Amino acid sequence: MADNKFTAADAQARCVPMSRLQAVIGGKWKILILWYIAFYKVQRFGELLRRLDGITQSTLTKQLRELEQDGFLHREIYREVPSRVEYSLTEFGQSFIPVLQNMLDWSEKQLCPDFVNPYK
Amino acid sequence: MADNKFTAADAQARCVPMSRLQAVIGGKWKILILWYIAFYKVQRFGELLRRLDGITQSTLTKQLRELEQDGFLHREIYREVPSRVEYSLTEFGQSFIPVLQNMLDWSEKQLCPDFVNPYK
DNA sequence: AGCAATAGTATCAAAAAGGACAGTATCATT
DNA sequence: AATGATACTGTCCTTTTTGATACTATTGCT
Repeated sequence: MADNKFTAADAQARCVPMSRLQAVIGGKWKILILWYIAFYKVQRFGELLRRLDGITQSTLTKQLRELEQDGFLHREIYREVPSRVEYSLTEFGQSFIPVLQNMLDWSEKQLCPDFVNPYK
Repeated sequence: MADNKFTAADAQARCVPMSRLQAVIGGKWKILILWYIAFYKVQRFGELLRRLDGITQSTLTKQLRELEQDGFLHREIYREVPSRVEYSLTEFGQSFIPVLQNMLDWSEKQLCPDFVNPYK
């Protein structure tokens, strides 16, 4: 970007990946869910429900299904008592971790500089 | 992330910047608008309207106002005939370019590998 | 005075997203 | 046979976001 060799047609063409990305990670809780699963590697439904302050069961289910359908998450069902379901990142989902990390770093430095994270 | 020195409390604390980021760039057209302005450095209202296929005037206005309020955009009014308004990135907005670039690269490689950009 | 082009605003409607809440399935344990 | 915990599903409702459409303001030019 900037004083570059790219043409206007290039800018136009690159909209497609940009729009698709927005469509896929634009949900209200998506990047947060991905962040937790990336951090803990494996998360159960109930764990996510407790961590995501304010989300409802049905919304969490919907967001998880979408992330699963878009290829980010793997869903493993354990038929125990009580039943257990574990969510983890697929290989594709893991390829997104550096982007996630990059976004988070920017946000902490530029967007929320006054937000002090005592654990950092 | 992964086999790290971070604690669970750290993971919890970092939600705040993650949520805030989502709130700020989550709009349906936001990253696309930022991408165009980053690419062309300066864009007029009408230029964006033509590039963003399917957006309406009123929606574009709202998204631009929000990006301006969140500090990404500078809005310069030229009182000519016909009047002209130019949008450009603020310094803060420019700090977001690498993140944008990173997102786009990932999307082109991983999300839309079959999408061929002939200008690349 | 009327027209044209840009960049809006205003109002209402539609669609999408998210939430509330009740109900279901499983099955070991008591 | 009832209980309890987890992980749902289904239905309806509210809120938020986006879109459609019409209208306004500016001002040089003819």
